[in-house]
Amino acid sequence: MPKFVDHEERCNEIIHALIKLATRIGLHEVTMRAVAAEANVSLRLVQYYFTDKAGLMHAALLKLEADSHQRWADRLSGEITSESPRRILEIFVNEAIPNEPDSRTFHLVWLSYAVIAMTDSVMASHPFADGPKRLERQLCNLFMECQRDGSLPAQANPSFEATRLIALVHGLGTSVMIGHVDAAAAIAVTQRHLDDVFKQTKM
Amino acid sequence: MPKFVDHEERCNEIIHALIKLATRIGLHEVTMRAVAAEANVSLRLVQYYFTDKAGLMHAALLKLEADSHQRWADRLSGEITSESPRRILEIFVNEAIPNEPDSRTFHLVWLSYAVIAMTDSVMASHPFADGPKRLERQLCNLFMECQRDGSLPAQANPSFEATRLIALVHGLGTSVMIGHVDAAAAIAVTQRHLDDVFKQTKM
DNA sequence: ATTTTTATGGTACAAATGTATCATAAAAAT
DNA sequence: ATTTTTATGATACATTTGTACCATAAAAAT
Repeated sequence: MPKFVDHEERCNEIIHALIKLATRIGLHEVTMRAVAAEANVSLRLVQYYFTDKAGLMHAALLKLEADSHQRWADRLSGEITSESPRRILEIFVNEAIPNEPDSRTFHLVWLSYAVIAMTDSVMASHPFADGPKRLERQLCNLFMECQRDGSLPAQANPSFEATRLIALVHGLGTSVMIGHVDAAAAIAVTQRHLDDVFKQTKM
Repeated sequence: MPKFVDHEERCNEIIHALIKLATRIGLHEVTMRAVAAEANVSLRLVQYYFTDKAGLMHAALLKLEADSHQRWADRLSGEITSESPRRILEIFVNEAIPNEPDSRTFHLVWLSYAVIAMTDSVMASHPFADGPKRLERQLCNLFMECQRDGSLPAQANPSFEATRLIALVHGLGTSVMIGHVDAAAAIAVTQRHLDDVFKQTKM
C-alpha cells in the first residue's frame, strides 16, 4: 500500500538485519531468505534493493566501515577533545576490545569479511584498504600529539607505535572472541602496553 | 581392487585436499564433493572416512593444530637448541608471519576456523583452547630463559610478554593476509618490538 | 568353502539457495 | 485519464549440497 519509500532507510534496515544475523549464526551462513525474514520483508525486496547476494554483502561491508568511521569521528570531535591524547588512545583500545555486544559484533563481522577477502579477489580490493589505514593515521597523529605534549619520549616512532597498537588490539580482540582470554585481561594487557610505550627509555 | 589400506594415511590425504582447497577458495566454500575431487577419491570415500561434514571439518582442525604443534616441537628440539632464547623468539615470529605459502595457509585456515568458532558453540569448545595456550606457555618459558641469561630485564613480565607477542604477531598476520601491510614490514615491526622489549628499562 | 568385514563406487533424494519471472497496487507523469 | 514508474508480493526453476542407500570386489575369518 505505501509508495514513496526512503531508499536509504530501507537499505539500512535490511543491512542491519544481515549484521544481526551474522552476529548470531556467522556471516558464512547468512542467506538472502534469512536476511529477508530477519528484516520482516519479502525475499523479493532484498533482491530489489541489492540485486545480488554479492551486492548485499558489499553494501553491508561498506556500511559497517562507514558506521565505524562515523562513531569514531564523532567521539574525536565530541566531549573527548578535552582529554589528553594519551587518554584518547586509552579510550580507543577500550572500545576496540570486544567486551560489549556492539564491539563484539563489529569484530566478528569485520573478521568474517577479512577471511572472505583472503580468498576472494573481488572482495579483497575495495573497502579493506581505507578503514584500517585511516585508523592507523589517526592513531599515528595521536602519538605525535603525545610527543608534542611531552608525554611520549621523542625517540618513539609514532607510525610504528600506531601499527603495533592496532595489530596488538586486533590480535587480542580475536583471542577474546574465541574465548582464549577474557576481555578484562585483554584490556589490562593493552593498558600495560601503553604504559610501556609511554614510559620507556631507550638506551 | 586394493584391500587393507592405511586408514591414517588415507585420512591425511583427504584432509590435505581440504586444506589445499580452503587455501584456494576459502573454508566457507569447501564442499564434500570438492574435497573428494581434489583428493581424487569418490564422494563416498569422504563419507566413509569422516561420516559427516562436521566430522571432516573437525578432523581437519585437529590435524592443523597437531601439525603446527609438531613442526614447532621439532624446531625446538632440533638444531635450534644451540641458539639463544632471544634468537628462538625471533625465529618464531619470522615463521608466524604469513609470508610464505605454508604459513599463509595456516593463518588463513586457522582464522577461518576461529571465525566459525565465534558463532558455533560446538566448534568453539574443543581444540581452540589447547593450541594457542600451549604456544603461549612455550613463549613464556623462552622469555623466562631470557631473563635467566640476562638478556631480558628482570622487571619484565614473561607471561605478559608472551600474550603481547602472540597477539601482536597474530594481528600483524591478519593485516598481511588482507594486504594491508606487506610481510617484510610486518617482520620489521616484530623485530623492532622485540628490540623494545629486550632493551627497555622501566623507570 | 562359506561367511563376514573392509573398502569403494554409483546414485538417488530431499532440502536449501540464488536468481528469474509474473503480477499488481499505488502513485507520478503525461 | 491514461501511461509509466516505483515498490512489493508470490512463485517457479535450476543448481548445489549433505546424506542415505544399494551394490560389490577383495580379503579375513570361520
